[in-house]
Parts: sequence; C-alpha cells; structure tokens
Amino acid sequence: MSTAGKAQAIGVDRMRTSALARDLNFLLARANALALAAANTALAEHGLKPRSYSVLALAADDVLPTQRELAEFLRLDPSQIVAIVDELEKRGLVERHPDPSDRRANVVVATEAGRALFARAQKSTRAVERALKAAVPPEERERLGELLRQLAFRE
Amino acid sequence: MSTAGKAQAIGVDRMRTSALARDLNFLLARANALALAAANTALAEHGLKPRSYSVLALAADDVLPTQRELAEFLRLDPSQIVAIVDELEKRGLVERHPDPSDRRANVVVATEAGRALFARAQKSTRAVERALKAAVPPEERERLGELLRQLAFRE
DNA sequence: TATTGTTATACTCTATAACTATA
DNA sequence: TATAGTTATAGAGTATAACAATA
Repeated sequence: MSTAGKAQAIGVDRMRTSALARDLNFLLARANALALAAANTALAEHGLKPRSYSVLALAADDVLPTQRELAEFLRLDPSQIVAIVDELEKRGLVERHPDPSDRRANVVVATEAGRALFARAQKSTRAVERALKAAVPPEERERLGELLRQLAFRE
Repeated sequence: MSTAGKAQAIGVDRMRTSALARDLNFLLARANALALAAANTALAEHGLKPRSYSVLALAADDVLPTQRELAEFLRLDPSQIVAIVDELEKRGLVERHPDPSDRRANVVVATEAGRALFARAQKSTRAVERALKAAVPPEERERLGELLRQLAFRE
C-alpha cells in the first residue's frame, strides 16, 4: 500500500530536499516571509510597516505618484492606499497635493519631517538587506537583484 | 523648499527607476505577490490554496512530517497547521498517523486520493512556474532557483 | 460614461494565550 | 518541567461594492 504503514517522523532538514523545496513559488514565499519578518522588526522602531515605508519612500524620492499609481505599483487596492496615506498625513510625514492636470487626483509628497524619518528608516532597512544578502556569495548579489527585478516587473 | 511646489503626477513607469525598485525586500514582496496571485488562480480549480498545497505536497512526497515540523518549515503557527490538516483530512486527502516514537505527535500522510489530486495540482503549479520563469533568460533560471534557495534557507 | 478617491463591510490571515496529553 | 497538538479569540490584512467629484 502506498500510505506508509509505520509513519515515523523525520527532521525538518529532510524537508529541504523535498520536491516542494525546489518549487519557485514556495521559495519566493519563504524568502519573502523571512525578509518581511526582519523588515517589520527594523521598521517598527520608526513607527512604520513595509507598506507605509514603501509609500513614504516613493513620496520622499520625489516620484510624485498619485494614489492610484501607488496602488498599481505596490499591488494594493486603492482603498488601502487611502488608509496608509491618511496615517502618514496625520503624522505630518506626507501631504496630499492636488494634481493640477487632474483635479480628481492627489499627488503624495513627503514633508521635511517625512524625508528625515525616511532617511533614518532607510538605514535600518539597508542593514536588514545586507543581512539577507549575506546568504549569497558577494559576486552573485548583483545578479540576484537583477533576476528578481525581472520577475517582479515582468508584464 | 523641498516639497515640490507644483505636484504633477508621473506615470507608473517612472516608479521603476526609483530607489524603492532597487530594494531587495520590495522586489521579493512584489515578485511573491505576482507568483501568489497566479498560484491562487491555478490551485483554486483543485480546491487548494498555496498553504494546503504545500502541506499536501510534503505529505504526498512521503516526507512524513509531524505537524510541528510542517509549522516550522512552512513558517506558520502550529495552530494554523491544525486547520489546514483538518480540512485536507475531511476531504480524504491526508491522514494523521500516530508517530510510534512520540505518541504526542501526528505524522501527516497522503491518501491515494490525496496523491492523485496532488499530481493534478502539481501540473497546474508547474505551468504557473514556467510562465513566471519566462521573464528571465533560460540560461539564468537554474541560478535564480539556487540563489532563492540560499535566501530562503539561510539560518 | 469612465475614473479618482473615499467609505463601509465582510472575509481571510495572523498572532496569542490557554488547555490536554504525553514526554 | 517541557513539548505536540488543539481550541478560542482578537487583531491585522485583504477584497468588494457603492458613492461623490471630476474627467
């Protein structure tokens, strides 16, 4: 019979050689889970989360995105962007500026305080990123970023 | 002043050249979001989700994991594994077998029906994976998997 | 008629603590 | 005393639909 008669547990290590551990979807999910956990910890001391950090980053980088553009780029629902921008605005980190070319749209711009906080938060996330990248050989890190960019921005 | 006076929206395209788009955490999150959405669609026709698919995969691969080992490997809380195994067991896809070496532990084993469903679901996820990998040059795909494995399993 | 931002709501996911049975 | 599995629950995250203002 195919369901093993005596089912004895094995160690977690052996799971790493399973077919699932070669699955791209699974590897992406696990790598992302590890990175997310580390980023959450690093950003918490600045009162940010990965989501709000991303919005603040684009605002502080003078990208001048509308809320809709933020939603599309960050793959979030527009209504979620509302909540994130609300909170950042309440804390004086970003402002909603009317888009002169479309009065329906708000362009999200960082304040001085927002830029200062972002600069500090960025230091924390860069430390996390270095720790994450430590798992791959130095000469491969550039390539990893390039390959991930192709995955993340394929259309 | 640093907050741009006339805030005019730009296209989403320009966000791709922003500093955020070079952030490893962000790239992982976005690539994972894309892969997850595709996997969700592909697995839905089999009544599975990425989580339950992963548990079924390990059970069908005769890895003989305990629930605790599943929790650790999949980075989920043990109580979440309970719910997933409950559902798979109710559908006759897996069984809980007592671990002879530790009567507290359950080893999760796939039934014949579970193996059959997994084989079908795996075909769907492999198609998703091929579509995802199409974004990177063929000669780089092996390396991408290897690098992601290092990220996902660094300790 | 379509789109931007907004509000409201329901649903899923996640995190936590407490309990039981075994070790 | 510690661990595997379970249960319950609250909080965070996500998805959806409907609405007002503007295009």
